[in-house]
Amino acid sequence: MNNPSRLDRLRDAGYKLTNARTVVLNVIETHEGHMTSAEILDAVASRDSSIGRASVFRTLDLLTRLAIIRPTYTAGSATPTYVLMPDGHHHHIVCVQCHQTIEFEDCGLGSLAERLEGEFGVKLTGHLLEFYGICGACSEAGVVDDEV
Amino acid sequence: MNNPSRLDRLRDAGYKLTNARTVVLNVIETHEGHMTSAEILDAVASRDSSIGRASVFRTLDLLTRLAIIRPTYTAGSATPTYVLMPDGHHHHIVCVQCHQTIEFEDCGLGSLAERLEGEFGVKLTGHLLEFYGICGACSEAGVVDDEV
DNA sequence: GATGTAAATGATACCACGTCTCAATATGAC
DNA sequence: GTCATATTGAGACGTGGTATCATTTACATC
Repeated sequence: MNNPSRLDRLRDAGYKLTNARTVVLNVIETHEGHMTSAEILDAVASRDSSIGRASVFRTLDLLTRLAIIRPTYTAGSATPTYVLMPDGHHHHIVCVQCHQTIEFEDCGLGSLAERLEGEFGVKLTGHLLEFYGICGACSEAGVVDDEV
Repeated sequence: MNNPSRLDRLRDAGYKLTNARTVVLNVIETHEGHMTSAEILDAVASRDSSIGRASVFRTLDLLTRLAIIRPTYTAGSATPTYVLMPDGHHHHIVCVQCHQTIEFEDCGLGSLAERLEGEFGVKLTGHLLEFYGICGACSEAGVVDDEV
């Protein structure tokens, strides 16, 4: 459950392994799936109430910069949810009706990433792929959606 | 520039074609690339100062629900940027150092989409693909990043 | 193990994004 | 033109996230 390699990535990038960072990362690793910032704040507080809000948000930003987690929108323009990127990448399908998310693994984007690195002179470390559509339950419920 | 089909999609979905909605959509269509909510608010205000903030945010939510635009995070956990999904899909590279975005067209995800539709019984209408990495300028600037 | 230094922390004040409420208005159907 | 209803605009409000800064912690060096 507690994967030391992610802490190593922090240290290797020149960041100190502090208690706040360890707890925040552990919270996200323990909870499978998407988490809102409020859920993360609650979970961190319940493990160590001495950790301040500011440090939690700072750590979230740091983990985002290191492509360990990624903020995404599942619904409207409300708060984002943070999702762990196990090997630097994450893929899911979002139902635009009920906002259910379906995660899947295989994306076959390796060759595209290589092509883009050559084409734009960038070094890619991860990616997020989101599909939008109507899930089986919603289409069976007879919900009418717009055609593209 | 002004694509009437998107207004049709609003009406077909049962929404009224009001001035606020027309102006907001037009602002986003006119401005190529990503826009923050602040930029959208400014642009809308300069075209018609009588349009209220609430209506702008309501319209952004509505357009998101219809998969016409999509909020994404380019930087940390700050404000999202909204991006038009021309044919239901959008792809870009985000530099995790300077937050510059590079957009590209070809993604080759058609076959994956078909496979997912069969596998999960969903009907997909669009997708967003984000790559993260270090852009050429930042890596030349000697910024050290972590190895995956 | 002790010491030093810079990074990181926690507390709080602070700000802005986005939401809610509600009377007034515009839209589209008839 | 008239009507019912969705939508609006104004502003107060809540809350998520940030900036500041003195204090503390992690880690390297000795």
